[in-house]
Amino acid sequence: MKQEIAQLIQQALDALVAAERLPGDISPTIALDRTRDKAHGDYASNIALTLAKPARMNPREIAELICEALPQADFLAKTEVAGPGFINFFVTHTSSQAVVEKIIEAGELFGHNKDGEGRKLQVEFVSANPTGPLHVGHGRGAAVGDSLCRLLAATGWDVSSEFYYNDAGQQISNLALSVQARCKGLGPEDESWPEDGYKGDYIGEVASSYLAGDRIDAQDQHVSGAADPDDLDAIRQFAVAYLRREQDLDLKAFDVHFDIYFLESSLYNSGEVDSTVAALIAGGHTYEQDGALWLRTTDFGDDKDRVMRKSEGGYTYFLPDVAYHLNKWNRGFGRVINEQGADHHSTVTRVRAGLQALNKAIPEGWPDYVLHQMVTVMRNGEEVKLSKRAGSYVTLHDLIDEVGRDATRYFLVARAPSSQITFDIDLALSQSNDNPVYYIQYAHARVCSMLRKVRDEQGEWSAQTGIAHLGLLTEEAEKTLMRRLDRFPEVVANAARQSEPHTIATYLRELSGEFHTYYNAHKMLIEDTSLRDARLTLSEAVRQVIANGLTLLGVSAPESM
RNA sequence: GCGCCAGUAGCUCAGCUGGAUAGAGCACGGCCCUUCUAAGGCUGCGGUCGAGGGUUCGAAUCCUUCCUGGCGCGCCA
Repeated sequence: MKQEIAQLIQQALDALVAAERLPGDISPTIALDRTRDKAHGDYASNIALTLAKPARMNPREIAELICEALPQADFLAKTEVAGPGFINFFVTHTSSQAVVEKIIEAGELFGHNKDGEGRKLQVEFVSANPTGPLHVGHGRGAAVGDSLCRLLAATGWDVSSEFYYNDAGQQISNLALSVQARCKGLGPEDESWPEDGYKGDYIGEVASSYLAGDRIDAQDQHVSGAADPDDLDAIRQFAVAYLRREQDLDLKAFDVHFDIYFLESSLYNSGEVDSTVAALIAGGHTYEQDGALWLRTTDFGDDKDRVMRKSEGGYTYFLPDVAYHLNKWNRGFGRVINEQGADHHSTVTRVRAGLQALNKAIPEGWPDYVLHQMVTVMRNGEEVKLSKRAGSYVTLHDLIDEVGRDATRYFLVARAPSSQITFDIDLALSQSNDNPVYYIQYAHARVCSMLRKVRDEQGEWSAQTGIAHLGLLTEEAEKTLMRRLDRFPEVVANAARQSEPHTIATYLRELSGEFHTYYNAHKMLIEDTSLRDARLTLSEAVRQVIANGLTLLGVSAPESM
């Protein structure tokens, strides 16, 4: 529709230039927008405003000319010049109803597109090290990352989700030492408790499970406890598997799935870390100083150079990071999105710099990053800081337990990742219209409830039934709904392109609000079956779009509540 | 000090990448409501878009300076 109108404008312009009523040296790009205010019609163009200067003419005058020169089109009810020189386009009623039929036909595929053209894309998210339970911040990463995967898959990309973790570094040693200390009956209050040890109660749980010789089956790890408190290596392997399994369970409860779990240690085992160092040295981007090996990241926009091999011989974290991303590139992911907490933003420049130094074929801005800001959790108007079990932060598990998966996912994905958010437990728990999750799900359930009623009364009822009668839907509230429904594909396309899943949540909130208003103002199950069927078909279209949107967010669409 | 993110109604946040009078929910005021199961519905009040300057026909949106808040500035990850 948008393209067709843009074409009409182009034809009008060509005709005007040919008739020398407009100068020939103008080369406008046609901007056509959805209107914000329905008094301005369905679409509006600012073309006359942008032409005013180059054509040295009054914008309203140009708009009038274009309006007159527009070819006839059966989908346009009228056009008008408004304000400083906007051209407003009003689509015919028949034409705006078409979206309902389209939704009924496309079903759960409505809103999907082929933007990605089947290209390979990877989303890496969560990537928590197995040193403790997942906390709210990881939850936000999981909600945003998983929703991104869903959005991108729905828009034609061949998506692979990946979880990367360090299973061998300093922090894992601290973990192993902490568990070992617990095995020997020590607690964090003891003097001989390891420096930088992990203090949460869960360390004790890992220790007793290890001593009991339990078998641990994580997604990518299978280990049995050796029960020997002196075997630090066995403890390390066991603890990693144990905590990985815990994280698996949390992610499963959150309905988040990963295609690949990638271990940092594999980069060492495969020799990729060494070959990356060798390539960087060979490329002339390194130098030795103070016994360490430095990468000249300042050549690629960093504010200072970075150590890649410490004077004691070990590598800093950032080197395997570069090797890891080279590995991603070599796997053929032309587009990679890394979803992580904003506290890691400094790695962005570093990783890209390392990649630039390695391979000029890699685009400068590769990979993409989506960085989410902090989450604070509130209960009874007060900030919740502690999780007894984890010893410091609120765990994802606590939240899912308390407010449920749907509310947790919704609240964590409903705001722009770049803004800090407050997670209000009381609001998430509330079963009233104050709670947007409830409000949206309720709209969905409401339609299901009506349809159930009709089917109970007369047996079969299909949404096809009302399509022939859509012309009866002339109420303002009905037009408002159809306008909103028509926008869904653009909202999805935009959310995927800009990596902004929260716009789906905003859209659903608006659609649901408009539906509730409609439902409250107009009887649906009425005597006049033609009008009834038309309204039910529109309602079914609303339901379908809500379901599709909620699916993109990883939130369920219940048929009754 | 440097870098990243943010600052929009009393509160929590949107704002379709530069458009027309800045939006929603909560809170607050008023009026309805006992229903197609719905813990409600309608309506009103409320804003110098952190501040100044600039670009533009047109700025919450782009540039710039400052202010405030968060995060990060290790041979930690």
